[in-house]
Amino acid sequence: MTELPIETLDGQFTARYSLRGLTALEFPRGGGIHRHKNTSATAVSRRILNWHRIVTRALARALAGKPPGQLPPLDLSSGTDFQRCVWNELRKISTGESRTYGQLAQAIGKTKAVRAVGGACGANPIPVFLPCHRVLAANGKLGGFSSGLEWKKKMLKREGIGVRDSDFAG
DNA sequence: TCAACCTGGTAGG
DNA sequence: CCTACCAGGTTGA
Repeated sequence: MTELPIETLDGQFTARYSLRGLTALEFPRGGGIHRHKNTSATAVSRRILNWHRIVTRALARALAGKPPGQLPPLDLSSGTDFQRCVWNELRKISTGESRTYGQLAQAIGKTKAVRAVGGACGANPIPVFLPCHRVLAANGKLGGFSSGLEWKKKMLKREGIGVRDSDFAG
C-alpha cells in the first residue's frame, strides 16, 4: 500500500494505491500538511507512479468541473458487495448530471434500500471519481457528505448542478 | 441483536 | 415553508 500526495489549487489531496490500483482518494485535511509515506522502504514502482500521474491529471480536471478523462484501475476490494454495487452505479452519473438516493436505490434493484444507499455513499473511498457528490436528496436539497458539505457544494457548483438555495448558501 | 446512517413519504401546523 | 414520525436495508460493534 502506497500513499502519495497530490497538490491542487484546492489543497493537498491524498491518493492510496494497492498493487491492483487506486484504493482511496482523500480530500485535504483541515489545517496543515501532513507527512506521506510508503509503507515499505522500497521505492514506489513505475506502475504506481504512472497511475499517480493519471490520477493527478484526472483530479485537476474533475476539480475544474470537467470530465476526468482517463482513470487508472480502481481497487474497490475494501467494499461489501452491496457497496460495490452502489459505487458502480455512481460511475454511470456523468459530469453535470445528478440523481437522488432513491433513484440510485431503484437503479440497483433495491427500491427500499434508500438509506442503505446513503450509507454506501458515505463509505465511498474514492469520492470525486466515484461521484457521490452528484447524489442529492429527493426534495432537491443537498443530503450529506462525509468529507464535508462544503466540498459537495463546491463540486456541484463547478459542474453547474443547481441545488436549493436554502442549502446552497453556506 | 442493536443502534446508527449522505433517505423518503406522509401528516399536521 | 416547517417539524414530527416511522418504515426501511445495510453495516459494524
